[in-house]
Amino acid sequence: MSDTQAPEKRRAPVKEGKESKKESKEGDERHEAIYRAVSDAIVEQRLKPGARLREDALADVFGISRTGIRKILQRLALEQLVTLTPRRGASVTRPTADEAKDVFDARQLIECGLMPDVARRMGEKEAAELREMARQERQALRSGQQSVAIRLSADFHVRLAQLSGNATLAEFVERLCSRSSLILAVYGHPGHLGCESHDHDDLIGYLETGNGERAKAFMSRHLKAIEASLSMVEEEESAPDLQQIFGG
Amino acid sequence: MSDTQAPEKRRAPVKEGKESKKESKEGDERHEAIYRAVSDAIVEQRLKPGARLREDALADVFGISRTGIRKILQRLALEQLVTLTPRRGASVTRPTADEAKDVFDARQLIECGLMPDVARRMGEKEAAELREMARQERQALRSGQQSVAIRLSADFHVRLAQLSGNATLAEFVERLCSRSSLILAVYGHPGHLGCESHDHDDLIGYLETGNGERAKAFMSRHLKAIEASLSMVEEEESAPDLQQIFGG
DNA sequence: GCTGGATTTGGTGTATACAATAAATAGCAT
DNA sequence: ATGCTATTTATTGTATACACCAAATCCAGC
Repeated sequence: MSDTQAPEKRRAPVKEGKESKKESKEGDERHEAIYRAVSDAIVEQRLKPGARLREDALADVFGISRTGIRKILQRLALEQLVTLTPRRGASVTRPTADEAKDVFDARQLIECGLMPDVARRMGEKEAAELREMARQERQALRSGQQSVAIRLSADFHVRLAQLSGNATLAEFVERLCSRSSLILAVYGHPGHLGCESHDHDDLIGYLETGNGERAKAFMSRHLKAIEASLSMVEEEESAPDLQQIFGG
Repeated sequence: MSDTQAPEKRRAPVKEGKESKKESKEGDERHEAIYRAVSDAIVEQRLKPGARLREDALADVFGISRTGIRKILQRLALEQLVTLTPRRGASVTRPTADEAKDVFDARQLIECGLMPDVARRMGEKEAAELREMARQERQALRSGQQSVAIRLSADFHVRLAQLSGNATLAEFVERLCSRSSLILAVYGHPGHLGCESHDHDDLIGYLETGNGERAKAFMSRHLKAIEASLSMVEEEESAPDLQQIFGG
């Protein structure tokens, strides 16, 4: 089965992904697609924290060479979704409790601070779009696709931030949300999902009526609720702490 | 001259940089050093906005191959200090007026929001360190090294954010500050520097006495003052706007 | 003399080959 | 039998070669 050595001139037709690519994508878009694929897989916990990401394996799967994979891994590392240890390669980041606190504090500061601006720029079209996103999220939740729901919830928060009109802060929120998804995947209870069913809809309501302060307060409670739902136990796997176990 | 093809076992002794390296740096640190060198050069405006950064040239200067340079350029691109256009290569980012507004709004939100935390964690040692930084900045300013002063000022703000204890937000501030330096370099008046002489010292005073709210308000004014000192004229160089010039 | 197209050239995009290192394993000695 | 050391192996780090695209140049035609 190892037919990987055949050096065809053109880049290999990349054995069908999950969706059929238009083939000769500009290569740049191809990278973007691969980046999204890996990123989504991490966020949806199909790749679990700690999982090693070998360059050869990824290169093989996506049909490009290690060069491109490395580029993507470095980007993911800068976003702190993967950890790059010097000569050990890449692995999915396992967020610590401290990091989790930092991330949620940061969200508290930024997302809440953005609400007044969002309320000001909120129009009918935007509200409709957000409602549709919230609907999809509820649906995913109902059909038991928890991981997908987590990602859709993150998408919702990011879109919200984008509506503030500040691209820089929106980008920050994007990074915070993907890290949050990772945190939820690790510390969240399996049955109990982060964003409660109707929170997002309620939020849209406040924003639609231009009530920025109300939305801000609600967002604050919303985020606090998510954070509170986490069970912050760091199970260490390496070094099973013999000292403590045997009462050193 | 072109003795580069000689495949010596060790990596080439890298023809002395500007400072003599300890030679066999771990390679990782070498990359970091190069990254800093380029980043500083941009922030200090020795590399002006729009300047092209050819991979070959950089590889030649730093004595590593294009592979490493590309990695560094990609990192700088993610931090938005350089712009990477698909087949044209890298160039120093020329911030637009919109971006400048976003960056300063973001700083307003984040840095001000951090002040109470900083005030809470402020000790004698931290205050002394900050005062020393402020001193260096003043000195650079006095000796006419405006670019250096801009960088030192950015360093000050970053250190402040780090003292909040939130590493994630500190990293955001770091990025905002380097972009701000770029903005100052483009839109700032030559003679009139951003951070007024004693602002930073005053700020340390408020923080030292644990007066977080006061520090917050002061920081807000401080940032507003910097932003107000900019002359937001975008001189377009490409397409000299014939329509407008000849009253289309 | 100027415009339009073909050719050349400079520079990036990608793959691959090779070197180096850390982990795993096996062998040896105690 | 166990612990230490040497060899092997698996995987990353780096450089370089080659392909490809875009812009600049040059030539021809009008």
